[in-house]
Amino acid sequence: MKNADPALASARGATPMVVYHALRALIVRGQLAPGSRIVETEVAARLRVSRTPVRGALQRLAHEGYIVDSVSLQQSRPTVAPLTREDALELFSIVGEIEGLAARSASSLPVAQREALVRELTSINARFERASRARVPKHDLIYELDEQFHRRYVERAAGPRLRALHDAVKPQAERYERLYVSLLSRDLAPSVQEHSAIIAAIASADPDTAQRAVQVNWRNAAARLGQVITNVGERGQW
Amino acid sequence: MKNADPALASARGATPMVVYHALRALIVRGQLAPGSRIVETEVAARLRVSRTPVRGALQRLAHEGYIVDSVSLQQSRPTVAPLTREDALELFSIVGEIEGLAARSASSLPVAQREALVRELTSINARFERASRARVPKHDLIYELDEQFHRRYVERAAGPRLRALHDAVKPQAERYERLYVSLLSRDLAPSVQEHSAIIAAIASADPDTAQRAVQVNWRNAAARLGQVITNVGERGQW
DNA sequence: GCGTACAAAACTGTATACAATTTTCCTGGA
DNA sequence: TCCAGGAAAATTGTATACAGTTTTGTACGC
Repeated sequence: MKNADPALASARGATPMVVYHALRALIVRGQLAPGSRIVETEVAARLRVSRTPVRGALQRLAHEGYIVDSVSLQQSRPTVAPLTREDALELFSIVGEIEGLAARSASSLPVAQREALVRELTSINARFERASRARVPKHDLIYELDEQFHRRYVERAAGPRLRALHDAVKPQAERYERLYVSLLSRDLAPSVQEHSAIIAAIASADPDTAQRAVQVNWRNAAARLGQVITNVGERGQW
Repeated sequence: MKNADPALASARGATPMVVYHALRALIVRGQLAPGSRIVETEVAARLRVSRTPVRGALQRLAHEGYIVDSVSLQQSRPTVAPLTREDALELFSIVGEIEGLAARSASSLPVAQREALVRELTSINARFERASRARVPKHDLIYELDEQFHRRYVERAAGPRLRALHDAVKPQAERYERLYVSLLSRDLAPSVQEHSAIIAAIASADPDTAQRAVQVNWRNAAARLGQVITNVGERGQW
């Protein structure tokens, strides 16, 4: 079999990415429970590809922390990484550092670009607040808006290396962020406030304050999430 | 051929790591010049293994930034990543953020552990100073001591996530750090000073100052390196 | 002499065969 | 009933064949 499903491998070299995204989506949304064993041949069979591209995808997922290799003396047995309180706390503080550095750069942007950015952030935060006030909160929308807010100033101000680092680390927080909005969608007012503080610091071209505001935002989010996460993640269903 | 050279693949599953370390060493030390094309079959032939483990090693190197895929419409042609001034500046500032966070944690360590750490750092920095004062500077030794200094407080204070992030990012700086000590081995006094400042902050349990001291150390190193790096890296010989 | 076109070589992507090891499960005995 | 032993199944690691694409080299025409 040279190419069982051309629709899946249309672009030659895209197959590992397809596998990667498929698996990542399952993990991030909790449909592949933490602790689950992942078997190369199973994935390969389900996606109608050989084990070779699956291996590439698994390696990437492992490098990014979505799956861990449960040691077995010789062979590596990939399993979905668990969700723990400690992991969330540490990951959020790391994201805070990275995005804090980006916010520092954003505060040193030329006036025109900075003001444009401030307008964008203000708009996104307003939509975020509206979404969080909805009687029936749309978790996907809330997640997307929060994500957009942070990504915006990173994209506008960070250099390629920092952006690469952000791209490498931030997606790992998605599992916890989705957990956050689904568990705390009733009390997102503090987030809105903290976003405003970030905007204000960038608007007044105050790098130190901006960096600190971002770090505080993530530290607080981690604290809030930490109070409700215990043992929720391990169950793999939410 | 099942296993051409058992000495290279003794531990079953270790082959990709052997290939990885071999290639990484060549890249980091500049023997594989920036811009060089890397050919799977060549590496496989030279190390007497098949392309499969080579592929794994290349994927990892690509993920870690040592090699980039020079796009060619369809196929990915792996080439050794270039050394540029901008890359060094950004990379060092990122390392500063990560290690700064670790230093912050180190400053909050229990007294006993903190004092033990301070003693270790003081000793390493003393040896670093002696090495830097030598009439004929041993670049490898200087690099090792500087590396040790920073790794020590990260190992002692950082959580698993931060350490994983550090492990992922820091090695990429090795290329530039070696360049640094080889180009600036005559003027390492500022580094010694900055290390002392870091130690003092940790000793007095002052997280903010410790974090800032680490960031300053890396920012200054980047600035010093930036002044001499231009166009040196691209040539691939030093 | 230079450029273009065509052929050949090189190289990567994918699939698959095979080996080695680990896990599972069944059977027999205490 | 429970535990031990062992065989079979499962799973990963490695090698290699094959296909498709890109690059290279050469020869021919201008």
